[in-house]
Amino acid sequence: MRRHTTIKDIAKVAGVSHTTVYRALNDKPRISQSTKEQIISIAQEFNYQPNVLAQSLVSGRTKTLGLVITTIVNPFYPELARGIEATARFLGYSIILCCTNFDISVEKQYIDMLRSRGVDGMIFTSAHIHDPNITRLVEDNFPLVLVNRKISGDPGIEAVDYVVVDNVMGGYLAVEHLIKMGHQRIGVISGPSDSSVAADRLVGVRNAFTEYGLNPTELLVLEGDFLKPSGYEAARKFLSLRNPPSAIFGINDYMAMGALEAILDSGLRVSEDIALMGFNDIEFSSLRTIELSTIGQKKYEMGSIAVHTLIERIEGGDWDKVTQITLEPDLIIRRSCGYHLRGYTVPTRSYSQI
Amino acid sequence: MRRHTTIKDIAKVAGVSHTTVYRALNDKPRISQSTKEQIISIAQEFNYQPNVLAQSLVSGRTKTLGLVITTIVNPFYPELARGIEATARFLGYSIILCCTNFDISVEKQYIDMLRSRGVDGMIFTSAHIHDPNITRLVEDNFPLVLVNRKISGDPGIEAVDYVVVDNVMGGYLAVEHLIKMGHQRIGVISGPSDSSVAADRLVGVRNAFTEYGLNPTELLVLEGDFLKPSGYEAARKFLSLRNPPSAIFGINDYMAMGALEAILDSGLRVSEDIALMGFNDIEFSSLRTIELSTIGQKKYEMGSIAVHTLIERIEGGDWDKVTQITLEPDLIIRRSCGYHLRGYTVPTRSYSQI
DNA sequence: TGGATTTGAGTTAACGTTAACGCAGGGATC
DNA sequence: GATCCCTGCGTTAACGTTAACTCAAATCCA
Repeated sequence: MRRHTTIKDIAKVAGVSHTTVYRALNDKPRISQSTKEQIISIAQEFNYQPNVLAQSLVSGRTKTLGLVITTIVNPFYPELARGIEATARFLGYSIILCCTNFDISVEKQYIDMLRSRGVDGMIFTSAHIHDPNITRLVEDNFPLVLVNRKISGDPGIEAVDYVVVDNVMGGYLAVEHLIKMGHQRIGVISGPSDSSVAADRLVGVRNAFTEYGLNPTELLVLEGDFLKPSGYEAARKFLSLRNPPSAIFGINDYMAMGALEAILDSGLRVSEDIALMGFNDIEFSSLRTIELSTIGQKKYEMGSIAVHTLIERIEGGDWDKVTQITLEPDLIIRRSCGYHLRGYTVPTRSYSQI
Repeated sequence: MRRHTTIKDIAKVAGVSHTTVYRALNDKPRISQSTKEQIISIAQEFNYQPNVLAQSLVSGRTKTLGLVITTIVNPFYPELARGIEATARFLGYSIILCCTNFDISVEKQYIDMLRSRGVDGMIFTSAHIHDPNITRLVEDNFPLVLVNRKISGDPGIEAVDYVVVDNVMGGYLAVEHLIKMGHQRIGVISGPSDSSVAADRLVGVRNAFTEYGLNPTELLVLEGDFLKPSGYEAARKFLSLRNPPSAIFGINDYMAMGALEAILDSGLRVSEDIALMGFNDIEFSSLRTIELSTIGQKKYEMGSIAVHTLIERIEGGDWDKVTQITLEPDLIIRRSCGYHLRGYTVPTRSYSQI
């Protein structure tokens, strides 16, 4: 089954050479209108579809991109992937999905696979700052774009394309809001120490503390892994302190959800007893029963820009052009930080805006 | 950049023919141990990776599968995709992600693309019962597996492999629970009429009504589209009736989340004023602030089984073997249906089980 | 009307891998 | 010592498309 009809099959039927068929089907010159029409009608009859593999072998291009993420269960990624997938499709590219599960050897395995398959470029999302796999790709001048992460340390690595949100500003905005809501002792659930996202957001956190003249010892930091259970664990630890923080900032919403669970499990109320802040504005943060204050970023656009950037590098030919884009984060105020308790009404959004 | 070293490059360096290199690198006989070792060491030095495109052109196999879903933002799909992606990787296959956005012409476009790329098989998830695109694939004997959907109507279509949860039973269990909680007037937020998932779940709903001797006119059904906003809209309509239902069954959790919003927006309390039931047990349904009763299904396993089934068909050679697997759903009781209000304690699960 | 150009094809090779086949030399067999 | 087979390679073609090159016939222009 399923042996596709080829250009040569059509050639045989039409009684011409395969090159003539090629010319007919690809609008090339040097063919008469009549044979062209005849060949096209035969091709339609046989429902001819060109074999992309063979095309790729000749052209050296596969019109395929690798999307390397940690795990699709972190709701941030599906929202990002939407923009990536839709834009890639629009531009005629396919996406191969690769989930590393935070395992750098799986990442290596995936990169080898993607290179073997001849993908034209790769999209990497947040993980380690120093990533030998990526360093290697950069050395080889392989087209790639980083989304929501930066890397550093290795020579030449500064010239890598990326699209990020301003995480420093995001961290700053988040904690500034907490401070304005009256919190001076803040527990931060951060990410792994080798994550650029976590590092940047923490810098913003510290900036806010400094700027508002607060005591740095009132800043508590625990490391999570960006997943919900680690948010739960960290919040549990914060709450079991003799002097627990009055606010918790989960460096992403997913961990903040875990923290939310922990807070409720401890018999406390969010916003009345303890403020909670997240980062990313995943869809569920806006639910009425959650109302998590957070830092919003344009995930769909981020994905879309990343794909445009990557394809520009692949097709554009301008080898030296470096595209590094930093988007602005938004402070999104919901009830979890007690804004409404202070007599203000939380700016509600209509459902259609969600 | 990035012109891979080929078998011929290595042959030139080693001073042998490319066939000899091939034999060395693929553990073929008819080669001496010494030349073999020499060639392998050269290959390692040059970091040789075989060109999968060329291999595929010869073998007719790409070790690639297409995953066709409606939209990755419905949280059901990431949870399913996890199992698919992990299993595919384990078995040496790659996944091309295709989101149709419920548009059958986009689906067609994607199918053509996948066939052009020579994918070895496709995985389709829930959409229409009658899908000409799929009928066509079945006619062509193209390896495919349906996840969480059935199709019918067209000859030969009964022999398609699928993996589903028993949606009839799931619908039954959901409504049976509502009935046991004392609800006799139930609003169902269903899916599009051409969705097999929605149809089956509705059958289960009706079965439960009949079996418990309830009046069918007390069963209200509105059509949603499986997405959250449509759940909101439908619930709004239910609540604005002169005689609103005392329970709402969202045929998937995502729409139930929308219904939850609508209920709260109407100033009502879930479980005290109106019961709410979902289907799928997406991760967020278990959050303490949501506690949505729902029908659970093993999504990861479903994805994993689907991939195994598909690859068995591709590689197994047993062309006539039809694999149709129906998994059992679980009733998951949480607070949204008022179980706890009746003096029972809701069976809580420890955090690690979530 | 004869030479130059254009038109409408066909032939051939290339992309990188796989695989069928060929072939010389050497050891075993009778 | 002739036959046979095995070992260790090389040669060649194939997968389906693209593209450079060739070439005869038709057309054009002076």
